[in-house]
Amino acid sequence: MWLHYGQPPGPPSATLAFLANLILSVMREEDGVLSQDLLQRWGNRLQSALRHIDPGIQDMPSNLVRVRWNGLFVASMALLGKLDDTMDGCSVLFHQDDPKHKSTLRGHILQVYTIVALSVFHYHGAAAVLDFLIEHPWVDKYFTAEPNSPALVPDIKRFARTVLPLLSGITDPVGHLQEARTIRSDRQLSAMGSILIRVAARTGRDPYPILEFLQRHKIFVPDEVVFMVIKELARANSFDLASQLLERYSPEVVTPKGERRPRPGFHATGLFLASRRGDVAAAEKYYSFLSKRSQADADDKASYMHAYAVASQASKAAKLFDEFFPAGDNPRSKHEHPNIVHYTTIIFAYAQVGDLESVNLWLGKLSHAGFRPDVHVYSIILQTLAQRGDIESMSSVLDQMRRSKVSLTAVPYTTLITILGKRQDPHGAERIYKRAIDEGVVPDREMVTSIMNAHVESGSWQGAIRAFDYLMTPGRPGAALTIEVFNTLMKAYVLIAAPFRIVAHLFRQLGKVNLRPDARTFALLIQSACDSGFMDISEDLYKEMERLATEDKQTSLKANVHVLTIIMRGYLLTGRRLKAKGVMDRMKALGVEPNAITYAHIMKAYAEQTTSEGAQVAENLLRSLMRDEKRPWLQLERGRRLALETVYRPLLNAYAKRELVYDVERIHREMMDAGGEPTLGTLTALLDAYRRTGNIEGVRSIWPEIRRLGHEYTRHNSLLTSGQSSGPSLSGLGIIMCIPLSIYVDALSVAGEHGEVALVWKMLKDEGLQFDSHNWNHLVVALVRAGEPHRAFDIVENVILRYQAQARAQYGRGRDMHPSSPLSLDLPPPEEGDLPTPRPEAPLHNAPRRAQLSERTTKRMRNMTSIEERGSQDFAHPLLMLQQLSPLWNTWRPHGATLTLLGQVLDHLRSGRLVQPVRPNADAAFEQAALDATEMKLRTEAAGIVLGGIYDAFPRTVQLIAEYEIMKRSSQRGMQQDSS
DNA sequence: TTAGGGTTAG
Repeated sequence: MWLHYGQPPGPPSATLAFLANLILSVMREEDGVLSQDLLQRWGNRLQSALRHIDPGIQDMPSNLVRVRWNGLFVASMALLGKLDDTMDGCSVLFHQDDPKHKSTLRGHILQVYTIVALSVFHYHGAAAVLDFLIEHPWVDKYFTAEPNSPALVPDIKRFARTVLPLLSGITDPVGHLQEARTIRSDRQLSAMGSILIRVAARTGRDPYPILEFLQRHKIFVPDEVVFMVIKELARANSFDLASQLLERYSPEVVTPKGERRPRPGFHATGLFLASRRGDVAAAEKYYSFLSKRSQADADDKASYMHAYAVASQASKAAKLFDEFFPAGDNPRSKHEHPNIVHYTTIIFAYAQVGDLESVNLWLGKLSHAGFRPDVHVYSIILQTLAQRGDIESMSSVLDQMRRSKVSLTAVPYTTLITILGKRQDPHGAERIYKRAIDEGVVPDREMVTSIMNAHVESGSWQGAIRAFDYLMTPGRPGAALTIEVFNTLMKAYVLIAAPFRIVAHLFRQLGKVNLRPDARTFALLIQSACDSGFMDISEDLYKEMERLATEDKQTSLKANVHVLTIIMRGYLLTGRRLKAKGVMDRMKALGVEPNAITYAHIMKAYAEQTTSEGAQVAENLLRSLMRDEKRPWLQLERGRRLALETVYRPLLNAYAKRELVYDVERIHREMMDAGGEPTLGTLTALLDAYRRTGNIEGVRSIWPEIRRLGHEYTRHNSLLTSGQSSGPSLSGLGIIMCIPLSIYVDALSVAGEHGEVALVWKMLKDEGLQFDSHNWNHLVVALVRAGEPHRAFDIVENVILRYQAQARAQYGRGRDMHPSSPLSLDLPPPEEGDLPTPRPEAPLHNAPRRAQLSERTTKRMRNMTSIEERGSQDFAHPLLMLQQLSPLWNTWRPHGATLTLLGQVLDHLRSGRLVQPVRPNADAAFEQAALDATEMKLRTEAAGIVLGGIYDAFPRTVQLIAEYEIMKRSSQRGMQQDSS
């Protein structure tokens, strides 16, 4: 008995085959954790097993048995780590590895190569595996399946699948090639480069820099490898670069005999590229070329349909499917059967246009054809539902995936992270990421970028910087500085209202890191120029973008609705309506369709005018939009319901601000009649209108609706994060719930409903709502109105100022430039004591406010010329500086109005009067009813005690009030001097 | 487990 794993089966040839398979399966099982001990053990076992087989076997006439025996002997040496012997052995084996030989024999040799590669990797690392491959040039040909040996295909694939991932350990392939250039021949460099390109493509890294290096040094790269790079670029949406590469090739080659032939792979690659960019005309051209020569295979058919899917022509894609695969087709005609990808493509096509009914229909067809929906299919469906904001259905799809044991990959997880980011729940997004990692998903760049974006969206700059630093750390899964990562960082700068100078400086660094700006980069830069009021600069930038798009053929820089909307809004904000109108004309001329957001900005500009004419213009525009039968502006990515809200809200908000309750109600009703639904935003406008007009009944009627929507919102977030609906918790709730709470508290306390304020506050606190700085400031005011000055001061001293100290401490916290995880969840929590976690700083999704802040930050930073230069290779450094300099960083502070009121309270107490609660139908907090002398005396004493208590317990707040008053007085004096 | 799905701008 020489093996624990059973008796050797029968004749030598079968025994040898058994051994090869056994060792491979052991090595694969041990996947990645091969121990030296295990390799040695199996090397020895294999040698003793080989000795047990007839020693004379090497002289046997049967080539097959002899080669098998020799091959396994080489494998045993590899297992024992004898590198030189192994390499010599491989060179001998090479002579048997000939296309003339039977595929069983060559399959066996491939198995030996696989064992050798795994062993070499273990003993000597990734670079040694690459050396093995290029020093035995016959081996690397197996990275392409030879069409003339179909029986060998499974072995070839297994070989490539096992060996290529080993090489991903070479983290800097271009550097590796650069070094190899001194010792390797061009032939070897060519092989090396081709293999490294394959590895990059397979592991999702950008293969282009490798190709670029090889071409720069005039090293031959086979067409097939270049075409692979083109496909990878197309997959990564780098269409311009992909086209440029393909354009260097002629569609034909000339054979040695002088015949002209189509260049193999050229048309299929062109088709793939055209399909990805949704260029149906080009796809049609390539496809018909292939089809006429009967060279259109299953992949080409899928590509061709994909073109129509991307172009949002779902029914055309489905029509092609029916043409390619007619129903009732003879099941035995092998080529004409659709595979799961063909079905998936049609499902994707209908998902693109939001046609869920057809998605379901084709899902049925897919199942009927005997396929089971896999993770790709589910991902497409999840993405569609995410776009429509249908969280309930997303949750049931996730359940269904769990039930059918389809495990999630980075792709559906990224969809979940993205939607939570957009819902301003970075904590939820991080929890999903963590769950993915726990389930063994390897994160990629898209997934981490999505985490970074979740932080940027909600103004959690520290979190954004941490994710960015992770992406900038070589060797971390997904780490790379690509244009999306750069854009996400740039968005942080725009949202924090960085001075244009800083954003422009960042933009100028792009070239240094070999990145090209895309339309989004320009949109952000132009946005920053607009925020800073530099409209002439933004026009220049727009012209530059257009020039690059036309002269430089960078089609990704074509003007679009985003950038034009940004410029138009820039003009509207500075009151240049004629210029704004000019931008609309430009859109029309370019055939760019304005969407709901474009129109919302126009309506906002008019509705906010103080005259009623302005509102009338806005109403007329709204009505004409709704009258339009086709309503092209309704096609917003985020779904129809949101588009309706977008165009109705400017009027709702403007009317609420002007206290026109009737008009707010009317517009709200019109929105509902048009098929819209009340949202937290629209209900908040109603609530505000009622508050401003002292309509407490109205306030009371709306509040429960707001609470219901708030709960639904967080329930949805928790459906996505935990997979099940947990109890009421508002912890994931964004700023959206904080605003109505402030309004509600204000309205209640003005109406003298102090008990109700306390009740609501406690209830929301218990439900886990993260109060923002405004909420606390409002609470202070409400406590004064409730006749509770001591408690009001307590909130400032022990909540607001403590949060302030905490925030400052956090900014001072050291930055980990190379975090091992992108998550802030993995950081130790800040010292909080008994304070609940506050909301991060208010995000700046509000352009006028941003413009204001950008002006102030610019002034503050006037004397700090070094902020950009100091960290020229560290793109996040200025952001770190800004979050401390920006007026935003001081979110946690008592507001001016709060300090003024508390100052009045102190004066009031000093004058011997108590702070009386506001009572219903009374309007002064400090009213003093007529009292007899004794009562007066008692009250004066009581006021003194309260005052003393406040001085004793809240010295910092008292001090702050004094400073604030001095500052106010001196600034008033300054203003008087200015005016005199 | 080749393919097909996601990431960044108003």
